[in-house]
Amino acid sequence: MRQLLQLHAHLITSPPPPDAVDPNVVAVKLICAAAARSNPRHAALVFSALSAPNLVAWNSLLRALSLHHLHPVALRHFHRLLAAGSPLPDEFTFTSVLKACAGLLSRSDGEMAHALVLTRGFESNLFVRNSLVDMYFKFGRPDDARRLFDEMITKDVVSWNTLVSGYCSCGDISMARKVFDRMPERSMVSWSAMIAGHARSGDLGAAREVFDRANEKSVGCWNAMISGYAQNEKFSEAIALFRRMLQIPMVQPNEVTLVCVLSACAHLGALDLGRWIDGFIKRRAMGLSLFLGNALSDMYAKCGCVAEARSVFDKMAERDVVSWSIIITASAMHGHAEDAISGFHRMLESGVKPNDITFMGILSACTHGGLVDAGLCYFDMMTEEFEIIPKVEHYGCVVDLLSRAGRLDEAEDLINSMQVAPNVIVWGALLGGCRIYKDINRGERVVQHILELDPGHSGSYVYLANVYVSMGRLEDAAKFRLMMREKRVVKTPGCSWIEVDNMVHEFFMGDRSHPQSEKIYSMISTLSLRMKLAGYVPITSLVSQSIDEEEKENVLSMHSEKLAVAFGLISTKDGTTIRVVKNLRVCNDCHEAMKVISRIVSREIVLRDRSRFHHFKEGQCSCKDYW
DNA sequence: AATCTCCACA
Repeated sequence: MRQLLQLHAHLITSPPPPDAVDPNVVAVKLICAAAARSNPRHAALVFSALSAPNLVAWNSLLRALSLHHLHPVALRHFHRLLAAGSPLPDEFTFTSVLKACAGLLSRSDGEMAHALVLTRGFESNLFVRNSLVDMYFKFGRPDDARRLFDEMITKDVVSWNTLVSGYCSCGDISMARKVFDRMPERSMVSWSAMIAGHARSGDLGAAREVFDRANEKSVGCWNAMISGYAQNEKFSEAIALFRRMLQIPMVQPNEVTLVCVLSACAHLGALDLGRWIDGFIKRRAMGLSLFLGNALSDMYAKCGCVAEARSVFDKMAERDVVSWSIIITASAMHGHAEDAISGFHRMLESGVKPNDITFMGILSACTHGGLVDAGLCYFDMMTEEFEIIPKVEHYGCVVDLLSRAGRLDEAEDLINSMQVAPNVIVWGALLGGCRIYKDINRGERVVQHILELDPGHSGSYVYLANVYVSMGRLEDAAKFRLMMREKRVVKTPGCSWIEVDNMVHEFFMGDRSHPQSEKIYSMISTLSLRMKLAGYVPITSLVSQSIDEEEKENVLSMHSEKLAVAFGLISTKDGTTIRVVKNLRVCNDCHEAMKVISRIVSREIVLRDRSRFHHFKEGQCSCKDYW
């Protein structure tokens, strides 16, 4: 590295002696080295020092840029090359440029480059032709791509792979499969592409069938299958496959593998495995690239370790909008609204431009922190200063912000003024406000909107039934429960996970399928008794009325998060922090119960629910009961 | 030249 820098300095400062080597030769070496070190910006720097770059220098630069997805920069340089008039681009130039056009979906540049390819007579070059086929697939023009493919006189395996992955990216999986089944020869890339294609279309069975048939699987095949599981929310399967991969010495996980698995860990809250991967990265001295650093930092954040998430973020050599969004969202999820806000401003200072997802983070930070006016202010900043068109998600967040604070009129006005059609989630956020502030008239109106959009919305039926019960209108409540049954409204089953000894255990409400079920339930009885002695009273008001009080308590005590915590208590050492992830929002009763449990067993309980973290410690929750 | 990767409301 130091040698390279010295060479570079030498190249810039000293004019070449009369019969010294051509500066282009030195520059090309440096550019290629920079590209190999994944440092395309350095390549561009070296190139800019050249006073008269030759074609090889141009081509190395364009290759370095397009290889590392700096497509806009590559195209800018291509335009500069054309404007200069010389040297004339050759087949290598076009290969890089077509890749950049495909990556950027820059149709006009792509067609211009295609026309130049024809006038310069490079259309029969295999590399150029393959790139053209790929580009037209990326442009969503499979018929043009196919025509170019069919016209090719010689085709190699790359041409066929381009066809397979092209049809996959256009969503025509059956055509891709037809090509895959008939292609004259297959490389590892063919198998990976087909696995990924099936997985992206959601057909994991077909993906797995192709995966199992590939004998000598490359890392790419493993990655395609692991990421397929992760993308389809089969996180446990992704992790299980990763464990199998580790047992095969022929294949070693690479950065892509680790990023996929870290994402699965983040979703499941599998901190042990996440930590193990962190150690693996350190042992291999892999260095934190943007992808890897982001995935690692997000894993720690989603597993409840904000400090570790931050320390990964601090160690990263480069940070992009994703890195900052992760840190901001992490602060939001843990209820540290001030940290989220200060992070956001540091991000602006460092010159990274926020995107729609960053604003989701900052808005949800304000929501969870109850910072209503600040939230509204950031919402304005997003639309006016950064000209980001708010999506329905952003409206959902702001409606939630206003509704929780009891500003229901403003929330409803906002929904009525939306540019996009409100969805169930937006109305649901307002319904939540109606529930908290007991605004029954508005609630009925909101439920009508929701049921129009989703006649099977269980939350609406539960809400109305509870409202009617609380008003003493028991017949109406019964009518609604009947309607629920008739329309076969199903509530999403509550589900919680806990990781113990590197294994993720899953619990549904009332679940008795766990091998240690008996121990778990006896732990729950013991806890219930101790909790009552400690003065805890179950909040039974949200349980359906048709059963008696004692039965209600039983229903509550079988909520999935309680099962997971009970299992954590019997299977971990005294004093260990219990970490549980839940798919839905934690219910009121469980929230109170967790506070008491954390006190009587002297354990910290970290519970991640659908929208945020709750840290229970010594009878208190970090959310300060605002959630 | 072709495959696989990170962040989001309820």
